[in-house]
Amino acid sequence: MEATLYQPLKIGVGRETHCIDCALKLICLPSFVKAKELSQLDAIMIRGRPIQRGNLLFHQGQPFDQVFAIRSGFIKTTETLSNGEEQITGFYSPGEIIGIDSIGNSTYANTAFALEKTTVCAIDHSELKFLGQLIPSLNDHLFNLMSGEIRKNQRILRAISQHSAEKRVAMLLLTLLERYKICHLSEDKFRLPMSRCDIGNYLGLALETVSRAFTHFQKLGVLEVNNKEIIVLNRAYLSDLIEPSKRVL
Amino acid sequence: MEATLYQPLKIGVGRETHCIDCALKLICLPSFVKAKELSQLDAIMIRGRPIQRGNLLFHQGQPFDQVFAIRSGFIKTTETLSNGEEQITGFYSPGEIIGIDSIGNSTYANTAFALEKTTVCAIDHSELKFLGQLIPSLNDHLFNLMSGEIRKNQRILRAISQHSAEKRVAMLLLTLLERYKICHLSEDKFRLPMSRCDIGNYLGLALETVSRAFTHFQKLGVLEVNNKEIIVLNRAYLSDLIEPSKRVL
DNA sequence: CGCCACGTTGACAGTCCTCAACATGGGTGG
DNA sequence: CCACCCATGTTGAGGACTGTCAACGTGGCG
Repeated sequence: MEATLYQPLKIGVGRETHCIDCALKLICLPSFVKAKELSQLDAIMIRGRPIQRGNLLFHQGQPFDQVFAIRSGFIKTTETLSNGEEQITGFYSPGEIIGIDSIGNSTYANTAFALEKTTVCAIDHSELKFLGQLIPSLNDHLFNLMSGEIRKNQRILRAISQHSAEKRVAMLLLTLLERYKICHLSEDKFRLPMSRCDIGNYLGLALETVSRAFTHFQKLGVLEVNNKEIIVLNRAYLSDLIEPSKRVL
Repeated sequence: MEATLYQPLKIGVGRETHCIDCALKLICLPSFVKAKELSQLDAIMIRGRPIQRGNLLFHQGQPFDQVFAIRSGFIKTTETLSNGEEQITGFYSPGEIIGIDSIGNSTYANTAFALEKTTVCAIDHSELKFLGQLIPSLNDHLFNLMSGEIRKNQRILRAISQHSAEKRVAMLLLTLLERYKICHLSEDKFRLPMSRCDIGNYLGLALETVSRAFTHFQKLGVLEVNNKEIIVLNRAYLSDLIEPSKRVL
C-alpha cells in the first residue's frame, strides 16, 4: 500500500535525443524499423519530463491511449484485484515497452508505478497502429513484443510452479542481471530497485521468505547483500538452481 | 510422460461447414470481421481431419507456420524445459485460438496435445498477416487475442500466488465452467478432459493434493466427483473461495 | 531526537510434498 | 472369458518448506 500521490503526467514535446541518437535504439522499437522509416517512428515519439520515484505513469481503469518505451529508470506494474489486494504483474527496465498488454482494452489493465526516477517515450496507440499499417516490420514487431510478453509470463509461471522459494528468487536475480547486461550496466553488481515486499508479492512469497533467501545465498557465498545493493559472486550457482540438468549433462 | 506417438498432421481441404455456418462464429475469429469480409477469412481457413486423442497438433521447435482455431475437442499445450520436465502452459477449448504465442518466433514455443479427439481450422500465419493488413478489424482482433492471452496468464499467475491449493483448483473449475457455458454445454455437469496429474502440473501442485481437493469439495457438498465426471452442486462456494470480498460487500 | 519505512531474525504452526499402499478400470493376451 | 498389467485415482503418515506473528536493528527525514 504505497502512498501513491497520483499526478497525471503532462507530456509535452521535449528537446531530448531523437531515436537515431538514442543509446537504446538497438534494443528498443527502432531496432525493428528500417533506417529510412526511423524518422516516421521518431515523429510519433512523445518525450516527456521525468516521472519522479513513487509517481504513476498510468493507472488501472484510465482510458488506454498510449504505450511507453522506458528510457531510464524502473517501472513496476500492479493490478488491483476486486478484493483490494495489489498484485505486481511485472518489472520493466530501459528498452522495454509497457502498456502493450492493454492494447485489447479500452482502459489500462494495470497501474505503472515508478520505482525510481524514470524517463519514457510515449507513443499514441492510434498513431502506432496507423504506422504499423504503413511499416509492416513495425506491425510484426508489435506482435513479437506481445508474444514475448506471453512467453515471459509463462516463464514466471513455471518458476513459481517449480516451487522452492530460493529458485524463484534466483530466477528473478538472473532476469535482472540479464536486463542490466542488455543496458550495458555492471553485470555482477547492482542495486535492486524494488523492496523485499515487492519481490515477495511478485514471486508469490512472504517478504520474510525473500529476506531469508538473500541471507542464505549470502551465507553460501553466492551473493553479497547490503540492503538493496547486491553483488553476485557465484552466478553459476543461481543458474544451476533453476536448471539442474545443465550441471549433469 | 504420455506415450505420444507423433504423427504429423496432414491437413487437406475438407468439405465441412464454412465460417458462415459455424456454430462458433460468434466466439471465434469471425466474430470480429464484417459480414462482407467473412468470405475472405473463410477462404484461408484450412479444415483438416480430426486429431485423435493423444496426438499432437504441433510440437515445440517445429517451424512455426500456422495458428489453429479449435472447433471441437480439447487441447493442452506444454513446454519442455531444458531439464526435460514438461510444464503445461494452457488448456484450450472450442472457439479458442492456439499458436498465437509463437507468432514472434520462427518455431513453435510449445507443444499442442489433443486430450480428446479434436477438430481444428488451420490458418497460415503468412495469409493471416496479409489479411490483417487488408482488414484492420482483423488485425485489431489479433492484438486483442494476444493481449487477452497475456491477461489470462496473469490471472493464472495471481491464482497461484494466492497460494491455497483449493483456491487454485476452484479457479480452474470455474474457468472450465465458463468455457463450457460459452460453448453452450451443460453448466454444472461436465467431464474433465485432463488427468489429475495434468491439473497438478498446470496449477503447480502435487497430483495427490489435487485429488484431496476434489475429495474435500465432495465432502463439503460442493462437488460430486466420479473420476473425471464432475457435477457442481455449489458454484457460489467456489467463487467465494477465490474472491472472498464479494461475500463481504 | 523520535518517528516511520524497510529489512532481518527467531519461534511456531499449517500447508503441501513425498513416499507408499491400495482401489479401480480399460486393454491385452492367453 | 478370464487373468494380468498398466495407467489413473484415492488415501494415509511423516516431514520439509514457508507463512504468520513478533521482536529487533537500521537509515532517512521531519
